[in-house]
Amino acid sequence: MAAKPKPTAAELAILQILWQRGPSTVRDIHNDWDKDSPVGYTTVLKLLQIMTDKGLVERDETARAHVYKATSDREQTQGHLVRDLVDRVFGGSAAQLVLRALSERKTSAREIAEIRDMLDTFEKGKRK
Amino acid sequence: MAAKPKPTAAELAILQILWQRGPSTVRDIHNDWDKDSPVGYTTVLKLLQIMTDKGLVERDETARAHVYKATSDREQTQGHLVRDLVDRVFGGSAAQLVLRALSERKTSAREIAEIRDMLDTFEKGKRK
DNA sequence: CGGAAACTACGAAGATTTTCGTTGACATCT
DNA sequence: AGATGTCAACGAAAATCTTCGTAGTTTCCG
Repeated sequence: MAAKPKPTAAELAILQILWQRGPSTVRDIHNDWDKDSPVGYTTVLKLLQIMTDKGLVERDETARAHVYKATSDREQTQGHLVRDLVDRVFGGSAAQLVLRALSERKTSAREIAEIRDMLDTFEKGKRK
Repeated sequence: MAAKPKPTAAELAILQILWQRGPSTVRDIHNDWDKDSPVGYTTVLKLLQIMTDKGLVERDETARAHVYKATSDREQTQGHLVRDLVDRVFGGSAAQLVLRALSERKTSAREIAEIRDMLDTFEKGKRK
């Protein structure tokens, strides 16, 4: 189990909460869970146990209520998922993905300006 | 079954082939299948039958070898998938997704120029 | 005609993901 | 102490996805 597997949909929902809240207990996560699709407490617990096996989260067992934290930061994971989508759906062309992203929603003028700034940054040397 | 469900990984692989080849028989698709992860003929057939039930493809049964075609074009499906990713992983911010996409790979100067052109197009009235 | 080849349909096994009940340990409150 | 509440572990059911064998039809060729 060297490489971290791609998180499933439910696992990703948990990672989102962990990134936002920081290290959390099962109860924390369960409380934060989207009210529109509730799940049982033990479901969250089980997911976290599985994610621990997969290496997606780490568990601190010091306290009675174990504390979980994500092992990859949000940016890395976002990067993996974007790369995966670009490869599987856009034939490897990041430009095509950007085109699609912009067509999909009314992108605000402000967002367009943001993206322009990014492009500038990227054109001069590397960034991040 | 009003709305079209999100295609699974295997289903997407089939859609890619259909978009590239146009309407195709099971054998066509099976022949085009990626040699690195071969699957049996009947596996492809079964997937197409399921996709027909889901409404992802339509079947023309006129000839003995049925001819399948995608019911959504590539652009629509790409749009759905991007939107899904933006919502689930980027908190709804297309700009964040673009940032990630550009950080992930060395984006060529030509690609950056392409994206700039897109932005111009988007800034003046709608496009597509 | 008669056998081989090409096709679809069906069902089912295997793998993975998602869900949660039950159990037993531990803590807290009265 | 005894009752009540919180917690992790476990196992298993349910749902979905992936895979393919087998059976039955139709078509083609010698």
